[in-house]
Amino acid sequence: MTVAKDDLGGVALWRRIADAIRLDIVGGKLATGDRLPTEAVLAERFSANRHTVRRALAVLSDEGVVGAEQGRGTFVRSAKRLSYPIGKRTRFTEGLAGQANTISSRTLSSRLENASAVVAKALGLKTGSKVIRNDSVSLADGVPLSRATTWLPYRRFPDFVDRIAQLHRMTAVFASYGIADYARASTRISARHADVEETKLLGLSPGAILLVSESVDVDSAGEPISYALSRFPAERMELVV
Amino acid sequence: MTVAKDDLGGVALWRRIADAIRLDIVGGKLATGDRLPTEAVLAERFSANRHTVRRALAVLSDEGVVGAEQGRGTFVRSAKRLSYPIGKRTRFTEGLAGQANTISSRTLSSRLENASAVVAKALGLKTGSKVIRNDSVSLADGVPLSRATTWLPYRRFPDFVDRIAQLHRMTAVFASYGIADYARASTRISARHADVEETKLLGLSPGAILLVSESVDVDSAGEPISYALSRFPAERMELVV
DNA sequence: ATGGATTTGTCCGTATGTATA
DNA sequence: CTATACATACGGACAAATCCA
Repeated sequence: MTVAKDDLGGVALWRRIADAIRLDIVGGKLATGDRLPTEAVLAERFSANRHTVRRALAVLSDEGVVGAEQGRGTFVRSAKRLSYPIGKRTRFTEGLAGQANTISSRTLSSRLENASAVVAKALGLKTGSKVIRNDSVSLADGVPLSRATTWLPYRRFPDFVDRIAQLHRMTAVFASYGIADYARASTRISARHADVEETKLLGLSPGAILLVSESVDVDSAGEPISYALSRFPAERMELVV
Repeated sequence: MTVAKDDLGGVALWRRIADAIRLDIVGGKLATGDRLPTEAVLAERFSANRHTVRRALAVLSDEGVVGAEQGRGTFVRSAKRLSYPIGKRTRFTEGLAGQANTISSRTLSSRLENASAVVAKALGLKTGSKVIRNDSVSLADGVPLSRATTWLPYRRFPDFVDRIAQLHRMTAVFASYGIADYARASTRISARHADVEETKLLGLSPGAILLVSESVDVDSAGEPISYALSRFPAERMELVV
């Protein structure tokens, strides 16, 4: 089967318009309090019907990004996006400190499993080795900011499950094992659409875009201590190198 | 107006499925030659109809990522994605050397304009200062890899337009101005859907996801020499820090 | 070589979402 | 609000190709 030439790409026009307007807002082209162009002007700009533009604005209104006021226009309500710094010494909580009042992390599950080829390679283990798999969601001021899955070598962190339940933060668990300092060995960044589970956990509308970071942390001796797959909603976060 | 609760998100299911399968392939979970799960199994996994899965596979088949064979199954045809390294010394052409046979860059337009607030801030200039704006598309082995817009201070690079027309590569133009070495001061990474123009220039289907990099390069004295907004198709590239 | 199971390919129809006018 | 056209998604039925006992 061949896809038709006039394929619209599977992304609805109202969503592309909503994404474009949101980008202008979080990207700084429109500031909080600014009035958006009229629906008629936006319709002209995007070569779309006014109803289609209204659908896009309704979504942004539901998100709290804009607010429409009858007779006056549509205004920018909030225009902020958090920045997550990535470098040699990358710490999730520290990196976001100052950008939000409260950062919290909730462990969804923490269990033992056998390393897949990808995980084993990242941690320098043999495929099938025992590894801890820790699934978590992080929130800033109550808004979900990331969905992360972290794998650690079981051999080195045998009772990780108990310790994360007590200490909550990864840095604290490492410290409890005598790892005072650790460094980011590599970070690979890609992007894709959210799946159903991520959509629910992160409170997104299906089809939202995620920034995906694949990272390996090593101790001071250069030994891999964790491999993490972190997913950030692109509409709420940006990564700063 | 409020968006219905059963909102499908504006991104077609077949596209989300195609993106998920493509990610498994380029991400290494499936190697070239591997057989994909049967359409029935995939339908079960994604809670979708077999026809919807077939639509997703048709897209991947058109892309050349997979190939279906009646009675046998669907197989991975090609499983490669380019990696673009980002660090202190980031050079576009050098970074991709070895991953493709030919890297080329085509300037779409190169002209003088007045700096917007964002551009001025990045380059340490006053809003409205004269800046060069250079729009280009880069290709690896004939496949579009990036769409970049670069701004440079006019004061320092008065005849940039002529030089880029001759030298083609940014590093070469800098060298011609006596800048032997330069460094990456900051990189901010986000993601969004491609717009109509990017879709055409990069040869993507509308709705494709772009990785967006916003970067500032400085000379050895720490003076900003360029501000670039680069857009990479997420399905062809990943960024490595 | 044959039959049956598996898997992709094609056809029908129906309901709902998207976009315009 | 209506009406229209097309895309999306589902469901079922059956044909065609492949594989294996």
